[in-house]
Amino acid sequence: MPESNDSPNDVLRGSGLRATPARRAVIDVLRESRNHMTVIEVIDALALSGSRFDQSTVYRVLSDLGGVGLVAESRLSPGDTVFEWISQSNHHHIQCTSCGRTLPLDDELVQQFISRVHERHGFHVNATHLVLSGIEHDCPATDHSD
Amino acid sequence: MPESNDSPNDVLRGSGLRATPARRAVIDVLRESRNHMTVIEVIDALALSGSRFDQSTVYRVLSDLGGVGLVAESRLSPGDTVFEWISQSNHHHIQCTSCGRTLPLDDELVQQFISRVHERHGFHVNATHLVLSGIEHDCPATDHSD
DNA sequence: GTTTATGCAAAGGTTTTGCAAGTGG
DNA sequence: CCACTTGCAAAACCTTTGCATAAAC
Repeated sequence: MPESNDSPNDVLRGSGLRATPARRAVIDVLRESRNHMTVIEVIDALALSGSRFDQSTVYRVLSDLGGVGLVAESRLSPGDTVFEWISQSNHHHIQCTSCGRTLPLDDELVQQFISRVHERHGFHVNATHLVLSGIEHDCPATDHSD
Repeated sequence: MPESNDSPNDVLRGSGLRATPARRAVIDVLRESRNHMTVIEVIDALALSGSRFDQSTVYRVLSDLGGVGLVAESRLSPGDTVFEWISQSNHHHIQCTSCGRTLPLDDELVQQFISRVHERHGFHVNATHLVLSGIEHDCPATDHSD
C-alpha cells in the first residue's frame, strides 16, 4: 500500500505503471483533495495547478489508477461518477440527499458490518469505498420535523 | 404498502397513478423477477411476455413508479442502473463480482448497521435498496484460495 | 372532454475509442 | 528503440425531451 509521503513516481512504479506527467498530476490532485472528485473537478484542479490534459486522458488515467487499486470509483447518480485516492482509511462516506454534503463514515462501523455479512452469508463485501445516502440529523437544508 | 397479491391496477390506483398497459406490464415484469433489472432486461422481459413499449416509455414508467415509491433504483456501474419492485423486505443485495450472481442480504444486518451509523453520526442512511459487491465464499467461478 | 401517457425521433450529457504523434523506460 | 501514453475528434452509450397521437378518467 502506498504511503502518503511516497512520491507519485514511486507510487506509480510500485504499481507497475509508467510514470507520466498526466498520472503524476492526477495523483497529486487526488491526494491534495482529501475527498472524492468528479472528472470535471479533477480537470479543473489540474488547470489550477497549471496542467492541462484532455478529458479522455483524465478518464484513462483514472481508469488506470483504479485498475491497480490506487483510486476508488463510485457512481452516485448518472453522470456523477466520483474518484478518490485510496489511503489507509476513511474510504467510506455518507452523502446527505438534502444538502449534498459528503461526510466521512466511521470505518470501524463498516468493518463490523462487513464481518457480520461474512458470518451470515459467507460473502466478503468488497467495500473499499462505500457511499451511502441519507439525511443528516441536523441538516441545515432540511426542517427535519419527522 | 401494496400487497404482493394486489393487481397492478389496484397498486397503481392506490398510488394515484393512471392504470395504463405499460405500467401494468412493467409492474408484472418487476414482480415476477424477484430481482433487480436493468432497463434493457425490463424491455426484453416485456418482449417475452408479448408486449412492446418504447425505451422512453419504459424509462418514464420506471421513473413514475419510483416517484411513488413502488420501485427502487440503484446505480451499480455506469449504464448499469437497476430497478426493483419494492416488496415488504429483502431490498438489499450482495452481488458477486466474480460470477455476477445477486443474492439477498439479510435485512436485519442492514438495519443494525443503519442504527449504528445513526448513533455514531446522527445520520439516517436511506437504504431502501442497497447493493453491495464482493466475492462469495464458495463462488463457483473463483478458486477462492486466499 | 380534459388530462395524462405513449411512440417516435432526436437531443443531451457522459464516457469510450481509433489513430497519429509524442514520451518513458 | 519499442512499448506505452497522450491529444484530438468522433463514436458509443445511456437517458431525457418535444411533440403529435392515443388512451385513461
